[in-house]
Parts: sequence; structure tokens; C-alpha cells
Amino acid sequence: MDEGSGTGSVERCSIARSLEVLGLKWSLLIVREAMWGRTRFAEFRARLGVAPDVLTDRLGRLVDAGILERRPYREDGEREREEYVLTDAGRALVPVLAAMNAWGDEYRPSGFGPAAIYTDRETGEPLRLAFLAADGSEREVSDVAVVRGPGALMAAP
Amino acid sequence: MDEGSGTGSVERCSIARSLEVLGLKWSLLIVREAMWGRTRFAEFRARLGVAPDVLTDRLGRLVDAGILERRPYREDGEREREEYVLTDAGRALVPVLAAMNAWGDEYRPSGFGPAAIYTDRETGEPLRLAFLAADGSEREVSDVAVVRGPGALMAAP
DNA sequence: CATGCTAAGTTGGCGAAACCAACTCAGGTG
DNA sequence: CACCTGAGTTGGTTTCGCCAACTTAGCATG
Repeated sequence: MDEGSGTGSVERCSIARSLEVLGLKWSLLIVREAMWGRTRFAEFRARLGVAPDVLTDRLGRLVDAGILERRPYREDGEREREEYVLTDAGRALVPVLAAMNAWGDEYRPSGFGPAAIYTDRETGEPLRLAFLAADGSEREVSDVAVVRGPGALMAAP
Repeated sequence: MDEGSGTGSVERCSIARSLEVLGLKWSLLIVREAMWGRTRFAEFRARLGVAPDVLTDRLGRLVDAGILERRPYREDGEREREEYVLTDAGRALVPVLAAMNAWGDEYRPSGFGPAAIYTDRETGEPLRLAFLAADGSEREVSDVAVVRGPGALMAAP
């Protein structure tokens, strides 16, 4: 997954750079589980049904990318083991998950209603994602256009 | 990619359902290119450097999922061909791309500045994604909690 | 009317990634 | 010291992605 839009070896597109670490199968679902508070190998494995070798690989990549942090823990009467907790960078993926969640709810409904709701941590009231202008006013998705920024200096029609 | 959180055969998690169609390599990058206005096989191919057989497969899946629409076109002096344009469901993926973009800009910077900016289609002013409460007030990402909705009726600690 | 051009794909072979079951490993308990 | 548990490895098979080469359909040109 390289080349294409860019001229050099560095991927200029932030989406592509995000996908370098999140684009492999299971990566985002592991982050989703971590958001629910799962931290342990066996929990991820049981919840997701992912093969153990793949899970080992993904946890390692997410740690390397700074999304998860390996941290020792000890249950009483057990030996010391490692668990995986979200870092700030990992928690910053909430909008990505929320956006996917909202799209899936809308365009690929399960028939059971939404499985996850994003809420205010204190009041518990539901939140939604929206585009805001600098003055705080909201814009509809249909009013949003994508334009090139400084990182995109390729010539194209 | 099934089972895990659910008991039956329908995937209860909207994120997993979104990933069923968007989670394969190249799918989201094809949607990104479509947002830039690319519509043709050769354009996707040249921009992304994706193998033609994979591109055929992904375009077909995106069409089946209702994200892209196949539409005939004809350049003068050319034969009729097909192009691929975003549907409403496809354009509704803007928040997903914007969220990934913002995360990549912040946590995996390229050193060239952002390659894409999401703007108001009319005024051109830059927009950002934010969580809003029902009254329109904004919440920080760190104030967001994920809770179970009606679609998640699994018992778990 | 054969020849070539172009966009949009197929086809076939190969290496990497994912899957699955079985096995290992380290420490703690009875 | 036999056994249990969580956290992984290992080996073999299937699927996926990559690449180069080939095909196909219509129009245009000689």
C-alpha cells in the first residue's frame, strides 16, 4: 500500500497513513473492544473470534503504533501477565468508530437498533458527530467539500 | 469476519457491518478518490496503483453495497463505457474519511501538512468534526463514553 | 476491411496473510 | 509433582493481493 498519489516514498494522504496501521483485518475491531474496556488477550479472542496468531500480530502492531499500551497486571493468586489499554492516541480514534457506527446504523441496519451509543460521560445524554465551522455553526454532510491542503502538491485536473 | 459479539448469524455491531464492505484493502481509498471526483477505472488505477483485478473486485463490491453507482458515459468519438459515481450512501461516508484524516494528521503526521481539508462547499471555510449534544453544545473527545444500545443484548461484565 | 488505439477489464502464476487445530510455556495451586 | 490457566507458538491449508500478460469492444484511420 504505497505510491499512487505521492511522488516520493512517504504517503501524503492521512487516510492512507491511518490505514497503514488500522487497515488490516481485526485492527479496528480490537480498538472497538478496547473502547468497551476489554484489555486482555483472552477477552479479545473470545469476543472477536480472531485467531490467536493474528491477535498477537495486531496487538503488537497497535502497541508499536502507540494506540495500545502493554501494561503488567496481577490477579491475586495468579502470576503476572500483560494487558492492553488504550493510549491517548487510541482514545482519539473515537470519532472514527463513531462515524463508522453512524454510517452502519444508517445504511446497513441490523434490525436490532444501534448496538453502541456515544454519550456524554457525565450526563449520559447521547451525542452525535457533526461538521462545525469556525464560529461553531453546524453544516450538513451534503454541504461538505473536500479540497487539497498543503500536503497535496500533485498536479491533477 | 463473523461471530464473536453476536449470538446469531447477523453481525450486531455496526462497525463490523461497515467493515464487511469497507474493511478490505483499497475499499476506503477508492471511496476517497471518488470524493475527489474520480470516476473511472483507469483513474482509480493510476492514482492508487491498485492491481486491476483487485480494483474490479472492489468496484463491484462497492456497487453491490450501494456506495458507488455504475453509470454509462460516452466521450465523443469513443465508445460507450461505464464510470462509477458516489451514491448518497457513498457521500455519507464523508465523516468516516474526515475522522481518519484528522486522526492521521494528528497522530501520524507526514511532515507536509494536511493533504485534504474539509470545507463548506459555498464559503470555502474549513470545517472540523465534533461531538454535539442534543442542544447543540460541543463535547471534547475525552468526555465521550461508549455505552450499549438496544442492538447489544449480550450479557457481559 | 484490416489495422490500430483506448478504456476496461480477464486470466494465470506466485508470495503473503488469514484461518484452524494442536501444542508450548510460565508460573501458581492443591 | 500433577494440574490449571492465560498467553501466546507452530504447522499446514485456504484465501487474498500483486504482477504481467492477455482479451474485448467499439470507433477511427489508411
